[in-house]
Amino acid sequence: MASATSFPRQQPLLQLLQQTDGELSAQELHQRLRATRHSTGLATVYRVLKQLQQAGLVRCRKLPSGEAVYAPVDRDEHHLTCVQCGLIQALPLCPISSGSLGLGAVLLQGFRPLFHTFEIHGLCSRCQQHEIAGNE
Amino acid sequence: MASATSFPRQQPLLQLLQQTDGELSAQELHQRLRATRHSTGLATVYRVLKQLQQAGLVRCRKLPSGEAVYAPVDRDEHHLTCVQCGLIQALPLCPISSGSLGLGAVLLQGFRPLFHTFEIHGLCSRCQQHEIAGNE
DNA sequence: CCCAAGAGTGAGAATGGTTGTCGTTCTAGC
DNA sequence: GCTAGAACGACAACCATTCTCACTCTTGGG
Repeated sequence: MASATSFPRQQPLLQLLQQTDGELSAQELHQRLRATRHSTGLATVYRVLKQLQQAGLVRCRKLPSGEAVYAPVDRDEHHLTCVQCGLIQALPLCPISSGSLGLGAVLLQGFRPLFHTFEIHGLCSRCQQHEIAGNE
Repeated sequence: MASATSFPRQQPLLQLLQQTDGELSAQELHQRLRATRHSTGLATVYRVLKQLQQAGLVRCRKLPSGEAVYAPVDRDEHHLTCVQCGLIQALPLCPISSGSLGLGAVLLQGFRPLFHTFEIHGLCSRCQQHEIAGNE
């Protein structure tokens, strides 16, 4: 049986995520761990991140650039992303916690939710201005 | 000035997306266009997809596998994704359209929304059963 | 204490979707 | 027809992620 202590790399990585504001990519986690006494191979960072994600401890989302960023699940933060310049702003709003959402078991059909992502994509104010300038 | 007709590749690609149920990856679009008289280079498929996205005509999301899939913006469909096996189920629910969400201009601070993504990640019923079996 | 079996690990190779490069082709204006 | 500039396609380059495989560590039995 797989006891919780079978994965000694989980703890330092999870702590690092919890101590850090914002989200970290696997590459960044790898870098930062190298600077501590918990240095870890990149492959293992990915393995552990998958374990933590499946255990419901860590959430993950993909940036437009293609890289994945991770944060503790209890962070209920979402984002605005500019489809032109890639700028990311925090979105002080969550469609789930803001109530009214009857995520009933009916809809989920046996699916056990661990975390959710909600993102709005559009144009930041700066890119809107460039757009106007370009059309005149 | 960039007139709308400057991009003759946009129309066939957009139509293909509209005619197709579900989402298509750039690679799939490329394949399918080759089969028509609108055959197009892969680089151009990516270029046009970016244009259509910035024009607010096409939405995009990243699968856990890393590939991006595209659909017309007016499709308001969201998904459940299994973090273990990658299974994707449709989620007959949208946190925005289901009302109550006062996405006021205040929150957006000049950001112009084009589309949004909402996804729930968790364990599908099959993977939950395997998990139980594995722990006993 | 020694040994064997199995799980965990790390370095580096392999993968694959996406983006960049650059010479060619097309279009618009003259 | 001619030129300038944009659009295009084939292919190379990129880079985050995954795979491979030999090595190490732990555990339990002898």
